[in-house]
Amino acid sequence: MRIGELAALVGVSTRTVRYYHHLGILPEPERLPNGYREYRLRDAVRLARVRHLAGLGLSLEELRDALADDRGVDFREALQELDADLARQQEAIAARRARLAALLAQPGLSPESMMSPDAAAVLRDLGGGGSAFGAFDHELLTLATMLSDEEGQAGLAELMRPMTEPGALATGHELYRRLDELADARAGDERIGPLAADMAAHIPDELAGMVPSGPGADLSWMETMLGELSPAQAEVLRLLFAELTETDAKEKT
Amino acid sequence: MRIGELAALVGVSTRTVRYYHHLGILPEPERLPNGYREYRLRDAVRLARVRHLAGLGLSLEELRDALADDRGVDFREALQELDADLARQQEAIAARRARLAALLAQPGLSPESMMSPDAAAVLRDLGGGGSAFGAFDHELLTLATMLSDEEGQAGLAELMRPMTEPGALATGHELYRRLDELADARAGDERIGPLAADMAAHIPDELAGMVPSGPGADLSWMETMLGELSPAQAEVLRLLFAELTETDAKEKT
DNA sequence: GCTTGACCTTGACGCGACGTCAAACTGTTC
DNA sequence: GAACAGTTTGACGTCGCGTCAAGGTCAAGC
Repeated sequence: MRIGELAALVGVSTRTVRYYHHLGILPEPERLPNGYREYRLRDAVRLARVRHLAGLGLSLEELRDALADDRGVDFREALQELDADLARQQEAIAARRARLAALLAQPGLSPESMMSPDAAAVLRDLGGGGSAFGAFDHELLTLATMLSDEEGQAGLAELMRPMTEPGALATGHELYRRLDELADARAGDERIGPLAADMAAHIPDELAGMVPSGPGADLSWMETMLGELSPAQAEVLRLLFAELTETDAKEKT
Repeated sequence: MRIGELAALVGVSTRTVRYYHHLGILPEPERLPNGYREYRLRDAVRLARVRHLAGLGLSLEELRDALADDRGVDFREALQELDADLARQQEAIAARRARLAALLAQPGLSPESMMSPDAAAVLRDLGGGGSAFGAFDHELLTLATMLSDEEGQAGLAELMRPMTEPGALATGHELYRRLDELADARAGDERIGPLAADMAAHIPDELAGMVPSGPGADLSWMETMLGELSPAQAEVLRLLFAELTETDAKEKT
C-alpha cells in the first residue's frame, strides 16, 4: 500500500501521514526500490488509532506518549485530564456566550457599547454634551468601566444613573462648560477652587466611595491622563479627587 | 504614557500592543523625541475595547473590521455569527466528551481499545489465539471497526459477539491453525477449498450481509492487505469472500 | 519513442496571536 | 560611570497541518 492509498483509506491527507512520520507518531515503513513508502496493515491500524485519539482532542504529543507508554493507568489519567480540560473549555465558551447574549439583548448595539449593558446605557445617556472636556470625561469613565470586572461595572452603572436625570445632566453640562473655559488657563487660576467644589457637590457620595477602591488600587494612570489637559483643568480634577477621598475617609470613620 | 504603562493598565504585554499596531488594530501614536511611543487616553480606551472583543472570541481581523465599519448592523451580525460559531464549538466539545465518557466507563481501558466499548470488548475476547493469522485477522477486524461510524461499530460488535462464545472460539482458533499451515503453501494447494468452506460455515449469515455494505463500498484495500499473506492464504480469503457475497445476494432476492 | 497525467520524493513557507530572545538605544539611580 | 529598567526593531518558535516548488517514477495512449 502506498501513501496515497493509506491516506484515502483512513481519510487524511498524505501530508498528514508524512507529518506523523516526522513527529515519530507513525513509524516510517520500508521503502520500495523506487523510494516510495510501502505501508502494511499494521500501519493503517496505527494511523486509525492516532486519528481517533486526535479526534478526541489530544495533542499529537500527548497522543504519542499515550501510544508509547502503552499500558493502562497513565492512559486513563491522560484521558481524564483531557476531559477536565474540555470541561474548562466548555465553561469558558458558555461564559462568552452569556456575555454575548447580554450584549445582543441591548437595542443600541455598537462597538462603543462593549461592556455591561446598563453601564453602556448610562454612558450613552451621559454623553459629552458637545464639550471637549465632556468628551474627555466620557472616555475616562468608559476606560474606568472597561477596566472593572462585572460587579464593578454594575456598581458604577448604578451609582452614575442618577446623573443621567435631566436636572443632573444639565448641571453636569454646565460644569463641562466651565471646565472648557479653563482650556487655556494657567495653574493658579482663581476659578479652579470653586469649580472643584461645585463638582464635588454634584457627584453622589456613594460614587465618591468607589474611587480609591482598596489599598492596592492603582490610580497613577489617572495622574498620567491628566497630562492631556490644561494645567488648570488638571488642577481642578486633582482638587476634586482630594475632596472626594476626604469625604470618603470621613464616611468610613 | 509609554507602552509599558499602557500594557500594564489594560493587562496585556507590550508585545501584544506592538502586534496590534502591526495589524492596524491600534493606531500608532506619536513618538517622543527619543523614539518612544507616547500613548493617550483614547488609545487606552481603544485597546480595552479590542481586548474585550478578543475576549469574546472574535479573531483580530474580524475585530478590526467591526471597529472600522463602526455602525450597528454588520456589528450585530458579526456577533451573531460568532455566537453561532461558539454554539458549534460547544456541540463539538460535548460530542467529544460523550465519546470520552463512554471510553472511560470501560474497565480494561488501553490505547488498543479506542473504539466503541462493546466492539472493544468483542475484539478483546476474540483475540488471536496465539496464531499468526489470528493476529492478522484481529488487525483486519480492528481496522474495519475503526473505519466504521458508530452505528457500524455497534452492528459489527453485535454480530461478532456469537463468535466469542467458548465453542465458536475454539472452532475459530482451529481455523486459524489450519490457515497458519498454509503460510508457505502455493496458490494451488488442495487444502484451500475445504478451508474456505469451513470458514464460511463458521461465520454468521448476518455478519456476511455486512461485508459489501452498499454499492460504493470500497473493498480494494482488502485486496491490498491480502498481499501480506501467503498466496494460499490470500486465495482462501478471496474464496471466502466470494462465498459470503453469494450467500448475501441469495438472501437479498 | 514521446507525451501526458497521476503519483511519489524532499524542502520550504504560511497561518494566528502572540512569547521570547537579540542587540542596540534612552533615561534614572547609585 | 556603572548598573538597571524600559524602549526600539527584527527575527525565530509555537501547532497541525495546507500549499507550492522542483523534481523522480510509473502506466497508458499516440
